[in-house]
Amino acid sequence: MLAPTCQTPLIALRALSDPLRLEIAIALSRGELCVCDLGEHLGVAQSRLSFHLRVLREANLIHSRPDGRWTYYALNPAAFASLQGFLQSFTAVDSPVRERCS
Amino acid sequence: MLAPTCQTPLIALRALSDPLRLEIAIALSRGELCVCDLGEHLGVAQSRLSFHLRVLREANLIHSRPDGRWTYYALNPAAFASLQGFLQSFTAVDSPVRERCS
DNA sequence: GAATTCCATCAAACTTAATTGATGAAATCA
DNA sequence: TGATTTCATCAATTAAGTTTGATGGAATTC
Repeated sequence: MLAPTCQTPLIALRALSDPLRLEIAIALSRGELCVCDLGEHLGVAQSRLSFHLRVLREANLIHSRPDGRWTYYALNPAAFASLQGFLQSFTAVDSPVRERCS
Repeated sequence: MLAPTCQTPLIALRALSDPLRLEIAIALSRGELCVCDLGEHLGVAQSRLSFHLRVLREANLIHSRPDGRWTYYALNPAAFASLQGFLQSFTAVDSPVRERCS
């Protein structure tokens, strides 16, 4: 079984492993957007978008900010930095993954 | 549709988004291993292991080196570094993802 | 050369994820 | 108040990914 320490990066990797979700993240990397803007920009059905936003939200990669009628979404930079650090441990000889996931 | 520039990181993310494949990568981060060692270490059926090694191999995250009776697998550090750089562009304000995936 | 080990591949069964269309809550506007 | 917009959620369908057991090739050992 995968070590508990690696569950968080795994969830993040899963969330980003879908093409639409990656596109959503790329769109949000330019700045905060409301669902309606994302839907228009990506040209997908609203329910489909809502589903994928939820997956990204549950992976803590994005967060939502309801504002009246609209809901704005933005990246969680810390989560991306954390995942980046996780991947770094695969290449850095002085900090192998076994120290993170043992 | 996702930009061609982002296809490679997407494939890598997909490959790492499975718990067993992530465990394989973690095991290989300690150094080269043959399939038999991986199988014993992870306690999984050989055909299952072979399938997931193939996915990682096709994502270029690992490479195989047949040596007589055994086949040795090792990480491709460059691929991990590349994915890490991709993720970095989500947090770095001076190099947004749009410059990579536009 | 016969038996064994290592490993990839294949098809079938199984499991999980994604899409669709419908429904409803909450906020806004006329 | 009634109509509209925004968005989340649900159930049903469809699609995709995973596991299993079997088969076979290639190298090794007896």
